[in-house]
Amino acid sequence: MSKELPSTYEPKNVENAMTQLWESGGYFHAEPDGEKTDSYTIVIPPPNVTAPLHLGHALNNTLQDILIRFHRMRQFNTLWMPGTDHAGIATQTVVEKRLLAEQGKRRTDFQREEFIDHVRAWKDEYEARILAQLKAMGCSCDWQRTRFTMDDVCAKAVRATFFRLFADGLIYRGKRLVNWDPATQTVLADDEVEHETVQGHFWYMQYPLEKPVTIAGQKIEHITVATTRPETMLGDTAVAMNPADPRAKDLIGKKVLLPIVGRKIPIIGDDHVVLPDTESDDEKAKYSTGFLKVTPAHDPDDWEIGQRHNLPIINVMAPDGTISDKFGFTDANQAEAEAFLGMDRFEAREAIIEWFRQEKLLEKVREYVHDIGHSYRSHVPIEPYLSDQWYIAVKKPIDHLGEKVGSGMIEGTDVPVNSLAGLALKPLLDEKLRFIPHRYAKTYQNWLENLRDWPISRQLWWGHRIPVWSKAGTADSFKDKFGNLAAFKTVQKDDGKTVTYACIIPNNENIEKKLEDDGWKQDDDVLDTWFSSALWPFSTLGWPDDTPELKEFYPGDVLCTAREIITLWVSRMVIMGQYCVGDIPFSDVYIHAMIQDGQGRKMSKSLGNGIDPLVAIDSHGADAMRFTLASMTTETQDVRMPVEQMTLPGGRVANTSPKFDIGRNFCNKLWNACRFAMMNLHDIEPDQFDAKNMDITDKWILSRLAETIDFVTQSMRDYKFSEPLGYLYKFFWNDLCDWYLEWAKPRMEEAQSRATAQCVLSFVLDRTLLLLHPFVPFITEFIFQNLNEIAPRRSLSGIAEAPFAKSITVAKWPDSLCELRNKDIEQQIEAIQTAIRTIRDIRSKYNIPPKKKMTASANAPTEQAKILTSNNELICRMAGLEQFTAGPELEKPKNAAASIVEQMQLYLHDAIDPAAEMQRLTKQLAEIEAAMKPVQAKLNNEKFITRAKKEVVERTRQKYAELSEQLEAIKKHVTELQS
RNA sequence: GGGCGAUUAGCUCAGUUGGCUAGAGCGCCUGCUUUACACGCAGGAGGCCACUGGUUCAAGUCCAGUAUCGCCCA
Repeated sequence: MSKELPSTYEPKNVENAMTQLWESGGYFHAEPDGEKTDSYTIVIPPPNVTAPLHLGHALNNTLQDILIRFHRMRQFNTLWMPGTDHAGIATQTVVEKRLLAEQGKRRTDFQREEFIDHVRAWKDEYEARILAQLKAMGCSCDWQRTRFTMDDVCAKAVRATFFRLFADGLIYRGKRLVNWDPATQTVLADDEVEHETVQGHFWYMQYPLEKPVTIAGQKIEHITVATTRPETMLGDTAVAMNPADPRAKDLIGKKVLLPIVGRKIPIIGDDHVVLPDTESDDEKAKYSTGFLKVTPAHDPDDWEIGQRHNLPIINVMAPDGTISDKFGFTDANQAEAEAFLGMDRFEAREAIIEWFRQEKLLEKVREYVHDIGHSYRSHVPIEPYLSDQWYIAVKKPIDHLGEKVGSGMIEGTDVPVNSLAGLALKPLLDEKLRFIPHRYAKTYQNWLENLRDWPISRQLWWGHRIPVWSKAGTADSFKDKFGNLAAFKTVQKDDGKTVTYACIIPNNENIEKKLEDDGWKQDDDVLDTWFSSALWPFSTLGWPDDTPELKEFYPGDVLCTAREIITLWVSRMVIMGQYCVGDIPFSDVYIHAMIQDGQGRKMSKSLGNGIDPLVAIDSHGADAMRFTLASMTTETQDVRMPVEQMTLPGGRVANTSPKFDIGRNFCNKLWNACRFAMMNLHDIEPDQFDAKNMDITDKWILSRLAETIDFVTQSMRDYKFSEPLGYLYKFFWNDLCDWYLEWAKPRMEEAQSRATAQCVLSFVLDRTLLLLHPFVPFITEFIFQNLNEIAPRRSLSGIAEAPFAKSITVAKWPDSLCELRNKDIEQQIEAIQTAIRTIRDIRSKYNIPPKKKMTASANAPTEQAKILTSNNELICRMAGLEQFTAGPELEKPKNAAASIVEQMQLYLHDAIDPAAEMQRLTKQLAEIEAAMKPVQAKLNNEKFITRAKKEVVERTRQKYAELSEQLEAIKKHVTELQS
C-alpha cells in the first residue's frame, strides 16, 4: 500500500485492488459458531440465469449488501447466501430462440438430455456473468456457499419436499382449465399471466333455434350471442340465459342448432348471465343480448357454468392453439367444420366470422376494449385450456399439523390454520412476519386469503423433473415393499381405468430402478420454478439434513425484494419454510422501489431504456452507483432514473444515468479530503493527545460526529437508506470539509495546535469511513488501508476509542459517542458560521475581491458577542478579514455596510456603495416585513392565544420581538443612509 | 373491477407526532487557477406544496372528493 493516495481517484483501480484484498482475507465467509443469537442471515433472492442483472438487481443487491456489511461490522456472525435460479420457462425459451437462430433447430429436434445440455451451457455462462456482476458491485456474499436451484443440494430438498407433500396427500392430479401458453406449450400459474388492455371486438352471432318459438306474438327463429372469441363456438355445449329474463320461460329447455358444427345444444338458465339493459352504465348490461354461448373447455366462467349444469366439455384445440379434432372435438365430421381444422386460433376466428357473414348470421360487430391475459414469457394471449396437471392443495387441512398450530379457520377467512396457506397467513396476523414498508402486508394477506390450488407441473424439459412414477393398475404388490421410502396413491381416471402413482424419497435410485424395471414410468413434466425457489431459504443451508448451518442461520433475518415478488415468492417461501422446517424463513420483508426511466416508464429491453450495472460501474464507479441508488431509496414505490447515452472509457456507447454523478462527486470529494488529511498525518503522535488541548472546532466536530453516529445507526436499524446517507453526506461535506478542515489548515501550521488537530482529524476520519463503508465499500476500504499505514492508532486517549482492524469490512461499527455531544458548542459555531456567511454575502454583493482583507464588527447580545470575539480568528480566516470585533453596544461605523441576521448586526467596514447598500437594505426590510405579517396575524388572533400550546404562543411572541428589533435596526440604517 | 402509490423549485427528490420566513442535489446566474478536490470553492435567483371543499387557533402535513400519471393483483 502506498504512503500517499494517488492524486486522482480511479474507481477501477480501487475496486480491483479491494476485491482482491477481500477475497484473500476471506472476510465474507461465515461459519456456524454454535451461537444462534448473534447470527444475521440474508439469502439472496436468486437472480434468474436467463439474463444478466439489470439496474433493479443493482438496487436490490446494493441494499442487501448495505444491511449485510452493517451487521457484519456490528459483529454479528453474518451470512449472505448467494446463488442463482434456473428460471425454467424463461431460460428454456431463450435457449430455444438461440438454437433456432444459430442452428435452425427446434427443441424437439434434440433428445431431452441433449437439449438440457444446451440449456446448462447457457446457465453456466450466465451464472458466471451474474456472479461477476455481483462481485463488481461489491456484494459481500459468502461466495464459497454459492448455490444454484438445480444443483444436487437444492435438488435433494425439492425431492424431499415433494415427497412430504405427496405423503401428506397434498399433491393431486387434476383436470382443470389452466392458463395455457400455446407458444411455449406449457401451463402457467395465475401470477405468471399478465393482463393487458387490448382493443378488441364484440361479434354478435345468430344461432338458429331448433324450432321457432313465439313470444308475445312475435315469432323467433334464432337467438343472438355476443362474444369476443368467435372461434371457441366450435366447442359450445349450451347457450345460457338469465332465468329472470322475461323470455326465459319460453326458451329455457329449447335447443339451438350450433352453426357450422350442427350440434344440438340446450338453452339453460344461469344467474351468471347478465340481463340486457340498454339504459345501463355498465357496458356488459348495455350491450348484452341476454344470451351467452357456453364453452366449458375454453373459458373459466363457462367451465363453472358447465360444472353447474353437467354440460359436456368439448375441447376443439390442439396444445399449439390450432383447431383440432384430436382432443375431444369428436363431432367435427361435417365438411363445414372440417374446413377449420388445422387453422391457428386467430386464423380460425377470422374464418368463422367470415362464415357467419356469408350465411347472414353475423348480426353486428362492435368495438370493445377489454383485458386479456398474456403469457409473461411469450407474451401471446393465454388460452384457457383443459389439461391434466399436478396440483398442491393449499387450503386443505393437514391433520398432523393440527397439534402444533391448531385447527379450524383463521378468523374472517376460509383458510384453515393448519393448511399451507394458513401456515403463511398466521405469522403475519400474529405479527411475527413484518413488511417494510408496512402497506405491503395487505398485498400478502389478500393473496393468501384468495389463494387457489397451485398447479405445479410445467411441460418443460429444463427444471426439476417431477418425482412421480406411474403404472396402470393398483400395484398392490409394491405398496408395502419399501416402507417409508415410498408413497403410493391409486386413483381412477376419467376413462374408468386405474392408475397408481408412486413417489420416492430422495437418494433411493435403487427403488426408482426397481419400479422402472417393473414398467413404471416417470412423469415427463418438471416442477414450476417457484417450487424450488420457495425452498431456497433452507435448501441452501442443507435441509433436509440437520446441518450446523441450518441450526445457526435459519430462520434468516430479512428478505429484500421488489413488490411484484411478494406473491410469487415471499408467500411461497413462508409456506414452505413453515411446512418443511417448522418456522418462517425470515421475520422481515423489505420491499424496495421499482426503478423507472426519466419518463416514469418501466425499464425494459424492448424500450431500450435499461441500464446495465456494469456500464454504470464503468461510467461512474461501483461506489458511485451504490451511493446514488441508496440515496434514492426512500419509502416511495417508484424511483425515476433519467437514462442517457454516454461514451465509456473504452469508446463504447451505452445507457447510463447522469444521476450517478451524485455518487461520483461524493467519492471524489471523499478521496480528496482524505488525501489532504493524510498529507498532514505522517507525524501524528497519538500519545501526545490531551483532551484539554482541544479547541472549539475540535469539540464541535466531535459533537457533530457523535450525533451523526447515533442518527445513522438508528436509521439503518429502521431500514432507512436515503436518510443515513443524507446525514452522512451533510456531516462529511458540509461540517467536516467546508468548515472543520478549513479551520484546521492554519492549525496544522503551528506545532502546538498541530498535534491535537491531527489526532482529532484522524479519529473523525476513521469513524466517518466506518459509517460510510456499507454504502461505498471499495473507496472506504482503500482509504482505510492507507490510513492504517500512515496513522494506525486513531483513538483519542481518554475520550474515545478507534480500535485497529486489518480490514474495514470487519472493523467494529462505531460506538455511540453521546457523551461528546455538546449543544452549547454547536450553537456557538452556528453563530460564528452565520457571521461568516453574512460577511461573505456582503462581500459578494459589493464585488469585493476575495483576496482583499477587510475589517468587520458585530453588534450582538453580550454572550454572543463574547463568543464571536473570542473566536475572531475563525471568522477572519473564513470571511477574508484582518480584524473582527464584537460587542453589545457597538455602533455602525461610517462607511460600513450593514446586514442583520437573527440577533446580530454585522458591519463590513469601508465598503461604500450607497446605491448597493440601499438596495440591499430595502430588500431586507421587505423580507422582514413579510415575515412579520403572519406572526402578527397570529398574535392578533385571540383564539390562537387561548387555544394554541403555551410554548407555541411564547415562541411566536419571541419571534415577533426579534423581528421588530431587526425592523427597527434596518430602518435606522436606512435613515442614516438617506441623511 | 379490487388494492397501493405519486402529484412540493426547470429536473430528481426530502419534508417526522399539524406549529419559527418549506429544504437538498443537479441545472441556472455571479465571482473565484484560495497548491485536497473545477467531479471544486463562495454567493445568488428560483415554490398559489395538482385542484376543490372540510376539520383546526393553525394544513405541504389530517379528512372527503376531483383530475392526471404509475404500479400490483384479478
